[in-house]
Amino acid sequence: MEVIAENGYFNAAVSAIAARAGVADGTVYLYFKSKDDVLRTAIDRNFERFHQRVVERFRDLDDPLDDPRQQLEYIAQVHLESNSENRAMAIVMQTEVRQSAKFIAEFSHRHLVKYIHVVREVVRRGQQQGIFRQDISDGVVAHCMFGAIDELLSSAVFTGRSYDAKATAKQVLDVLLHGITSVD
Amino acid sequence: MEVIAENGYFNAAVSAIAARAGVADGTVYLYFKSKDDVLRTAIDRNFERFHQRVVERFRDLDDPLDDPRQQLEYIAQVHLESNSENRAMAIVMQTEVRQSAKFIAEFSHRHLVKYIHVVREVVRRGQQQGIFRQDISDGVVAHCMFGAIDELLSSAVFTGRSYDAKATAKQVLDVLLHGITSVD
Amino acid sequence: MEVIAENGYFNAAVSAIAARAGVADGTVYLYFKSKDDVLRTAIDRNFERFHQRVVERFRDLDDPLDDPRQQLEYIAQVHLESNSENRAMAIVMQTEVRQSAKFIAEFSHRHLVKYIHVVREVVRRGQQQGIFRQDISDGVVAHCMFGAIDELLSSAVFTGRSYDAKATAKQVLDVLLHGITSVD
Amino acid sequence: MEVIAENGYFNAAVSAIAARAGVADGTVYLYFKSKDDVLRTAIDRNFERFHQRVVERFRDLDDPLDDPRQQLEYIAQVHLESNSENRAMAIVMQTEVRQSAKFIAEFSHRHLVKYIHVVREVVRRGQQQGIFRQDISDGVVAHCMFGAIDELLSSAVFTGRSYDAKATAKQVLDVLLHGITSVD
DNA sequence: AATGAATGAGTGTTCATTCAT
DNA sequence: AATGAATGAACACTCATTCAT
Repeated sequence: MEVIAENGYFNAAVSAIAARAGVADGTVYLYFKSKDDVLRTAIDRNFERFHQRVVERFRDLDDPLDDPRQQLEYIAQVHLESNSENRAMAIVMQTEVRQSAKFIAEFSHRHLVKYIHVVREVVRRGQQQGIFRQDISDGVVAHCMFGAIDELLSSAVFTGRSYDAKATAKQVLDVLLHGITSVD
Repeated sequence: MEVIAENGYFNAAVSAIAARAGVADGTVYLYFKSKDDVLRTAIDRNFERFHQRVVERFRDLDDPLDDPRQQLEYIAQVHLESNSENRAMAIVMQTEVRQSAKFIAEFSHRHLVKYIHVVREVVRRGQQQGIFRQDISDGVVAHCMFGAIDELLSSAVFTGRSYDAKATAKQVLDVLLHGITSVD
Repeated sequence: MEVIAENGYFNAAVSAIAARAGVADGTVYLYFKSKDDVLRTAIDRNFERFHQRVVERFRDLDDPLDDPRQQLEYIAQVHLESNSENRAMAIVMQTEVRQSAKFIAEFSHRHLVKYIHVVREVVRRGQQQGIFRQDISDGVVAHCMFGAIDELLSSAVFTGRSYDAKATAKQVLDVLLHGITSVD
Repeated sequence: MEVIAENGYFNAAVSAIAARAGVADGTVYLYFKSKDDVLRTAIDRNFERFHQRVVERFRDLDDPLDDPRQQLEYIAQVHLESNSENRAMAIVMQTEVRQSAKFIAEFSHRHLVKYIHVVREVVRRGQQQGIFRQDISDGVVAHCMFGAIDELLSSAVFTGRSYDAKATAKQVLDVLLHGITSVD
């Protein structure tokens, strides 16, 4: 991921990736089917870790998180934390996922759909509980939320700025929740 | 743009671009300095058209648009319309801009910054006029808005779905404006 | 010639030659059959001017030059003067003639043969007159003389040094004439 | 070298060189940095072999060669032998070295300077020992000798003639030594 | 006569992938 | 399991030449 983050997928030579990993070129092909597969695998793992973390927190045995508002905030927070945890991976996610969404099959699109799906569920539950406005499409909300968070992350990645994931998540959700909270 | 939209920048051979344009390979280089330049030029023009359109509408002599809420809605609408107007260009914008933001210099990043800048100004004016909440960062709002809109556009581009730009803009702004409107 | 001298024949684009000449690319082809022809023509003219000058001096009506020793010295002098007269042409002669001798047909080889031929004649006449040693091949002498002069010229061209053509010619001929003058 | 000798450096395609060598195109780049490097390396080696041979003979433990006249003759002989030993290389040396002297940096010019340097030393020693005339520039003699020998070689290369290196060296040196030997 | 836009063949170089060791 | 030399397809770009104007 470091090499791809530094050069972009197409400018990252497999031999450079191998060298960075401290192995011979051929060795890469013992662990990955192709260059594509290297990227795909990393992106897959990244998305899976994200989902696992969210799901685990929601269902935490000792302290489950089931308030829809807090759930959304937690999702935003985990999303934003990815930057500080593994900068190379964050760069790759920002620069390569959309490319790959179109060209390396739709694999990463599937992941996005899954992300959106989780948020929609939360929103729908919030609507059922009367917390969120009924007159809003859960899909639109989900895309807005993902887009807003991802854009903040993107901006930070490209400018090199760092931020407090928790505080930033709070700010975004402040706007979003105000926007979708039912007034009555 | 068609060829790049179909194959991605790196998989789009210059000769394929030339063939699609109905000219010889060498002719491409009479109009563009390099393959890079082809993409850069298209992205530049696209952003410029966007800005021009927004500015022209705001300052329309017969019917200027100066209500901050309506201004944001108009920006969202123009942003969303880009998809229906030139599908190839929309795909390129979604798949290549972030790549290029990192690797083909920061040229396209500059454009994004400009977009954000316009929105921030609108938000700030809304705050001064007491329409928008004072306790929210205009930068965060701008990024949220851009991200939300762009993600909806992105989703439509990748799924091939079409939508009503005006109506969708209204929905997003409905959420956003609720979120940022001051309650008093 | 300037452009070829600066870049070498293969790196000199016809368009660059045209630009230097202040004409359009196509115009070059109204005066020359091909790029080859540009070089060939220049080299031809240069050799012809050399021969013409030598022959004219030898047969000068007012003051003919017929002493073999003085004739050789004059040839050397004219050969060496070419550098100071047209530097670009001198560079081209040094860098391109051998290339072209092999690849652009043998045209320039013909010229060299003619040069050698003239010197051989002079040497032979010197031998007949008993001025030069009989036990030496006129061909070898001719090649030695051309080679020696040309190498001095070459060295000056590559190092950018300048010299006094007349004085240098004298020095070389001093060695050569001592070497070939009959003793007794 | 065969391919370059046949076509000239600029008309020799790397793929043709690779094919002649019986390897794939890419393999060339495992052993050479660039096409330039192929030529440069060959020329370098050729010059180095020449110098090594001369130095070794001069300092031969069993039978050192230290008479200045014989030293010059030996240099001439080795120079002339290069043709019969590797015809392709001889052609390349005649056709490409001056080109490269000007354009592929001055690398081959350095080699020529070294050759001249060796001859000058020999001449100077001959002058100190009173064998050679004092009133002659060692530099001029060195250039004359190199030029004369190289021109004979060149002529043989271009006409395809072959000769006896030892005998030809003797002839040239006969002229030269007569020319520079002190009379008293 | 002069132009210069258009051509398209040609080429140096890269790099993902393989496979004998 | 690991290596890394070898492969050869692929491609961006150049430039001599043409020809309609």
